[in-house]
Amino acid sequence: MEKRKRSGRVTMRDVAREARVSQSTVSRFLNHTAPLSAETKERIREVIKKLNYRPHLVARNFKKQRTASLGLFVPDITNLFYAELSRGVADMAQKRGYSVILYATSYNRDLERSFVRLVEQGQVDGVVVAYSLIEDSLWNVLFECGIPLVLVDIYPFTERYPSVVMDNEKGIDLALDYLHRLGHNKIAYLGEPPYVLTLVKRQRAFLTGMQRRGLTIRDHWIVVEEKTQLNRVEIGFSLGKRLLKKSPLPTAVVASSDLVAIGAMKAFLNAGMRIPEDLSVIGFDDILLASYFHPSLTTIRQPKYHMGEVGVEFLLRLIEGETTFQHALLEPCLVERNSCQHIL
Amino acid sequence: MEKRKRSGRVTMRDVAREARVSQSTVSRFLNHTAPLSAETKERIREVIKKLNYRPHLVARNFKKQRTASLGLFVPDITNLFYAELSRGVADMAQKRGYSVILYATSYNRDLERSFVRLVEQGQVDGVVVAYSLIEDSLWNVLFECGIPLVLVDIYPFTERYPSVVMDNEKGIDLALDYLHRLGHNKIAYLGEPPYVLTLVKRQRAFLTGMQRRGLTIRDHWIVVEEKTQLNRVEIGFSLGKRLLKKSPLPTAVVASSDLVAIGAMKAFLNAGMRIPEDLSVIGFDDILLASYFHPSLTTIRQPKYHMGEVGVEFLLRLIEGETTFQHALLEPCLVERNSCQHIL
DNA sequence: GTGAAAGCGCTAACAA
DNA sequence: TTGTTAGCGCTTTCAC
Repeated sequence: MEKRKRSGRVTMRDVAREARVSQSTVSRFLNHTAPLSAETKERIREVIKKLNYRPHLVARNFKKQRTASLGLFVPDITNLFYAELSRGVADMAQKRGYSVILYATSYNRDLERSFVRLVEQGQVDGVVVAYSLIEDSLWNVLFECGIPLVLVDIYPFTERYPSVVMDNEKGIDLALDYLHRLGHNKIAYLGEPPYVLTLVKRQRAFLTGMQRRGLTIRDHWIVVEEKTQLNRVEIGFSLGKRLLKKSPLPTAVVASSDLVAIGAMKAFLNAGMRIPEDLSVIGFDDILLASYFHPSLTTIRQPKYHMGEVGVEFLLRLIEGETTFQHALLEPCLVERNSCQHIL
Repeated sequence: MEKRKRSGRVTMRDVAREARVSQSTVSRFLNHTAPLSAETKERIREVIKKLNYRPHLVARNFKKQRTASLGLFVPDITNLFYAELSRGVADMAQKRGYSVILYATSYNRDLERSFVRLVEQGQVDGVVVAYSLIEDSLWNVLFECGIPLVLVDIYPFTERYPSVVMDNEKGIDLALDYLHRLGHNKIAYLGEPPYVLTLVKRQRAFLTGMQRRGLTIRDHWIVVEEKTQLNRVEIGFSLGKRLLKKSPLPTAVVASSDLVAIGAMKAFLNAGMRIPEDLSVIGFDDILLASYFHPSLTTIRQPKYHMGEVGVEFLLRLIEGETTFQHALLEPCLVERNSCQHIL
């Protein structure tokens, strides 16, 4: 029986002793970091097997002064937008040899703060931030501690960081194009609280897009929620009901997101309207849910998964020491399903 | 200017030197691990601020031989069941001072393997496994490396680990009770591939529940998908279509999960049936989606979030050295919405 | 109340 | 091709 030291863990030293080589030789064997004689290799291989040795990742990373993990700031993974984005992040990170630590903040200042603290203390090599932190001052904390960081689904509000966003204006434009082509010219906009720039841009793009096409905008067709609540579907439901209160009704509705669209559709269906016969509805995001709904939702697709992937790629470049960086503006695309129809 | 060593990082040594105390004193100050004189404390406090010192988490954890993080094995966070469960895990872990590393495997053997490898190498202090690993042999690997582990949504197939599951039989029974009370006695079961015990139990519970109530079971009312695909909604859709092919039709349908229920409802609605007027549908899980759908889905709620929380609690006990452990069997509950109705 | 010193498990520079 | 040695940044005895 080989004798181990205090802890139950088998270390490289144990292997070295048993194989009658130095610790560094074992290290070289494991990392292929120097040529070794065939016999040495064989002996080490055997001892490793015999002792059931496993390298200690934390020690290795500590020594190398890295963690091989990335932090992912998302507000809520039960929001499918973030879930899909997270999957892109997780997959790409894995592919490149990094782990992902989930910083799920629930839109909560205190949680944000405590996660940022972990980042400051070097828990990860870099972070992907996928929503605008509630606590503004934390951006400075992150900047000051010099952690590599990339913004995903956040427009670059500073030149400090690379960013990945989809072209939200173009997305709305695709929606308007499509509805216009179907003969609609009475079009409403239902918007969740525009507390981030992406949402502001969508709303603005709607207004300018309507004007550019010479379409009339009625005040009561622009229904935007003001109080920030959590549940987007409920917001959509309430906006939908509000829209129905005043005539004339529009013939088509652009929603600021799929969740809002789905809430609104519930309101319309509850009121006995048929979709798309009586009212066309178009969403934004193309979360998985969109195709599940009945009628399935026509929408503007955001490449969420890809946004996550690109975010990680940008981040790794930063981590690897590149100093220049890019801003990616990804393309939206229209996904035709069954919630829109030619005007009769 | 204080002089730093090679790396840009400010360490405890730097603080110690600047404050004219020993490194251990700084450590004591930070960890409140011994009484210090007021002046010393004050001096250290100042230097820390001046040098903008932050303790190095990885070094600390390395020294303490722990990582303060947990691994979470889930197949797919874009499946809302797992997303909600993950939130429970993440929140409870955070509350108890642990980080969560996401091992999202996409039901992929190779990914499972590489995540298990990280676990073996000591990346985390314990793991929550929330679905049956595809690669059976990995269970042994995990067992042999002695990592604290808890099973969530997996029935204890071995006495090695604590577990957290909901009472699936009782869940199905609640569903049958409810439908029976509404006057239904022609009830069908639509099931996704029963590749895990939870699903097998639901199916069995359906059959015995029907028998116990003296209800006739027709073969073509038990429609179960055989090939394992990824998308549960599509499975539901195809099962729904199959069900409609043979008469007599049932008056109510129990689905093995909400996603299957939603797919089936799409099939029914597409075929021109009305829900719940022509056919009642009840789901299982109560994912967020269930209330979004129109008509909103009556279903059996699984306490997913709570399952995650309890899983972490059990895990932490194991990590803290407790040797006895429990198996939790949580209660389902019926959530009445609009997809079921009294038989006419 | 405080300091000196050992060492967590590993990598890498320097020798040989 | 291989061994020796010095740490990575911290906690924790053991002294005084």
